[in-house]
Amino acid sequence: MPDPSEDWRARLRGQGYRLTPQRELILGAIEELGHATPDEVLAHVQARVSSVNASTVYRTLEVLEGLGLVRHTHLSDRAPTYHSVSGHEHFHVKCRECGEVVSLDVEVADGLTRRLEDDLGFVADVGHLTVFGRCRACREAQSS
Amino acid sequence: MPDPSEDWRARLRGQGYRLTPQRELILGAIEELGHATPDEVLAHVQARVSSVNASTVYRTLEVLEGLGLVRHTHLSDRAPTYHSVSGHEHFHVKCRECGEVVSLDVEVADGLTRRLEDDLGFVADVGHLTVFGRCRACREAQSS
DNA sequence: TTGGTTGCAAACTTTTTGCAAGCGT
DNA sequence: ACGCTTGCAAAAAGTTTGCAACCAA
Repeated sequence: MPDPSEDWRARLRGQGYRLTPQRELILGAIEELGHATPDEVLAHVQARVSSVNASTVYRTLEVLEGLGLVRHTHLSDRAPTYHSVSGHEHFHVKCRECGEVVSLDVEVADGLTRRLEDDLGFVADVGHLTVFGRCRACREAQSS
Repeated sequence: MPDPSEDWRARLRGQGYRLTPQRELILGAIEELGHATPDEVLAHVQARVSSVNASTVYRTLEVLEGLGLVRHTHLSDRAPTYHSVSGHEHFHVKCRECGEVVSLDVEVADGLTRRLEDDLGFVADVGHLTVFGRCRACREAQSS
């Protein structure tokens, strides 16, 4: 069986891309941070290698997402949030009040997924989804 | 029964806000356009009244959304898209390939909504949701 | 008259782009 | 060597803010 940590390097090159220190650092940052905006990725990378540039982060995240190594969703109205895909595919649920973010297995959205496919023939990209709302704790806090 | 077109003006004033031509024009633009970014709203309004400013559009959309007269979602990675709430509450489904956007009644998402509430006690704001994916037409076009 | 609103201009945040130098293969 | 990548700087895109004049109530 192939070493998963080697696999992506091979795929990168297989697509005609080159393996550079920047790309390793940026992918590593996403993996270490869990969820991070391009800005946060840049800061994390620059903490070790200060010469890395912001435009490289944007260009690299695009490449990594194209390879399916990372994904992004929108946890705020501002910058997108990138996250690793090495774990199980998941989507997000975020409370507007306390800001808490929960990651859920895509199967939790099966009800919606199936309905969209049955009714419209539409195949949803659940991994990109973020559902906003109010969490239990915040609702109970208000009702008291 | 109250005239719905008068209702919002009353509510606006009820909250201490003032009824201005700009606010009427901007709400009207959203209603006429269906879905529109702040930029598109500005262009639509300026076609009639060229003096209206972009910052007024941003400030007004915020007020109108606070009153529940309009809502916004993210149909692109760029500017938010505003839409009227005068019709039924709905969410969006967008095909990444052809760009088509379909509005669906929030009940279509009941499967997900219920699951989030039952499992997490989380009440989803379905009206803010946009689900990305691939529509039937684009999938069939590729499979041939 | 009062104070919420607006237009304007400048500042800001986030992302994109052109380009020459640099480096992976 | 070839040409994909990077850093840099400038531009672009979208939004926010301070402020004096303005106007709805």
